[in-house]
Amino acid sequence: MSSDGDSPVTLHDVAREAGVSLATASRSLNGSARTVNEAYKERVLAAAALLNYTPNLSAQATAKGSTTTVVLLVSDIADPYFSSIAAGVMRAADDAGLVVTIAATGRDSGRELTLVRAMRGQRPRVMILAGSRATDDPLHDRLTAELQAFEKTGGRVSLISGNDLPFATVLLDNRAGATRLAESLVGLGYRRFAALSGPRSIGAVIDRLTGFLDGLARHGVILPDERIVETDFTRDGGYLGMQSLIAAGLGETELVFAVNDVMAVGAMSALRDAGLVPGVDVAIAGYDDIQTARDIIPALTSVRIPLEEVGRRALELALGTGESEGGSIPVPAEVIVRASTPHV
Amino acid sequence: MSSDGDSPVTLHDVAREAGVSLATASRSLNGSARTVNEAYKERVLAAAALLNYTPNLSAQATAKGSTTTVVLLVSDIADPYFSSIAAGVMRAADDAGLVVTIAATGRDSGRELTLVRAMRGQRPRVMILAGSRATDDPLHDRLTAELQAFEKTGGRVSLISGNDLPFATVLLDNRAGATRLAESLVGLGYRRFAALSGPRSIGAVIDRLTGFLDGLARHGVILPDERIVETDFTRDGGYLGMQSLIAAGLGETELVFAVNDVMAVGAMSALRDAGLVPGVDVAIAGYDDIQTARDIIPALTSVRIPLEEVGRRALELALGTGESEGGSIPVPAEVIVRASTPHV
DNA sequence: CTGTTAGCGCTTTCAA
DNA sequence: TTGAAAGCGCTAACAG
Repeated sequence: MSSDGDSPVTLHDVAREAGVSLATASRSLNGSARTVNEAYKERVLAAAALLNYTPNLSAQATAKGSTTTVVLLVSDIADPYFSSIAAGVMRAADDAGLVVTIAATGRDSGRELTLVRAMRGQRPRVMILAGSRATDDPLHDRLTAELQAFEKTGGRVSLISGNDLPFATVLLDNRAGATRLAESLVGLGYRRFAALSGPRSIGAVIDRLTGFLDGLARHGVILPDERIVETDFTRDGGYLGMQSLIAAGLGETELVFAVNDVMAVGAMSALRDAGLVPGVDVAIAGYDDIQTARDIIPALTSVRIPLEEVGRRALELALGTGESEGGSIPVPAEVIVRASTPHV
Repeated sequence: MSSDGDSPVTLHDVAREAGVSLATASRSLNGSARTVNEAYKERVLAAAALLNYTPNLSAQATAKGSTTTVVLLVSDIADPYFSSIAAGVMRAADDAGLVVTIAATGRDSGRELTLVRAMRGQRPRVMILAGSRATDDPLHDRLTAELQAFEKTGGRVSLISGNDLPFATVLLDNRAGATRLAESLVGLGYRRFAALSGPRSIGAVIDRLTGFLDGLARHGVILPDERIVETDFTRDGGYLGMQSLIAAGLGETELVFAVNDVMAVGAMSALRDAGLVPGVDVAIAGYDDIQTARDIIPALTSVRIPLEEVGRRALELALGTGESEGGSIPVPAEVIVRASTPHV
């Protein structure tokens, strides 16, 4: 452990090795406005390579007053919805020479607020919040204030969800998507529905649910409130929700709409565990079109959101790259009918 | 945009507001060794709250010479294997008051090396590399050197995979796990196998493959080389690999072992698309036991790795927390037999 | 084009 | 205990 105490190579070391001033070394290694004599520059580069120098990003940040960091807040990175978005953000960040810090809120708005504050300490260039929240959340105003303060000091914020907060957002039109899904299902002949809802405090849940009800209503179909089970917005939530639906008696129910795919997947498992066959005894539809929707049997009818693209756009929107008009950019939702909702 | 130019509140502002010196403000806000008069401390805290102060982490880092950052390198964050590991790392980091920066290598060792270098600039406390690599990779030595240089300057490295590099590692015993899987399958009555392999340059692939062959060999079962298809280590790789297996003629093949679950999932889809029923016409087994393995039909026989725990341990190992002896900690692999490999 | 010299925001000696 | 002052590694005026 005696070799443990070395300190990293500094720019100063490089300058000394190259026999130039600190300033020249700095200018040679970064794309400074000032140009540097080729011979010097090469010597600096050689010295840097020799010493295996890596610029201290923190020091650069304090000196420049700006970082190269993007903060991404997700509910849960293990959820395929968020990990796909994260992949898109990371790819775009990479293209822009930025580095991504990710933290998980666990869908807790208190934690989300805490994280936003903590992450502000990084003075990131951009802060992206994925996952919608409740407009009536008691912390709503404080979160807004925090984010506004961040913007006031030069940071950029972008959201992925409904436009529940006054910031640039990649707008997922959950409501319209769900409406179209409902209409497609009615078109397939379905009339008797039930729904597996997540917590109503989540904006996306409300939008998908009301959108779905709207779509049914347009065709005179009613989904009574007691056929809507509110449960966790997760795979296990879907499983448990379906169990309670089964326990209460599926009755005439022809199709169960789960407000997201992971819930739908859980619901299918619950059906099977109860001896029922999804797509045969009861049809299932979800939302998001995660990869698994295509791989399970029966393949899941869903509404496609181009998740990775959404992530990329969220960063571009914040950066002002891409064709963003500055406000919010809508992302189309596409209904994909698969075997889980056969024609009746 | 005129309100855009404000600069963040600094410690200096807080000190002035509280009417104390910079030093006192600093000491009040952080757990400094020196103690501070209660009255002063309160005034500082109040001022900080009033001004909504957040310490500049970069500045803190340059001053202290150490950060609060953990870097995690994964192949692909959208892959459930890695996103689950990431979830574990993030949780553990949160507990330790650390922040996680994630980057994706895309399984490209050149990119991995570049990223390690770039990330070194952050002077992270810990660098975690998930996903194994080839021992014979031409960049192997340079990666090792880079990582060693990082450790020499006080950073900690931990790996998740086989122990292909001389650093602390959370050791996934892929070989033993695959051997046990093979033996279980032979125990179920299977004799004629084929395999879907990822690129042999990936350590985990080799280990799983050779382990599997070993397990078969112990029972006198041979898996001829021409029944091993090398393809991408992804869902689509599995799909294509299975297609070529089908094209070449499945013949007597009773069971196809895919070296990871996402490949197995792709393989199942390929089977179905070819009019065959997985688990009936051909049995399938995978490795990793991702969530989807439990949700697909037939449920996938696999080898369980406690991914989230693995992520948590990787950080603890690097931090010296937990019961790590310092070297590497083995994580048990558990064979889970499910419907995709019925008794024959 | 180069080097000197102030900073950046924060921590941490060092005297008082 | 407190404050003044000297850094941390780097950048960006500012003279030369």
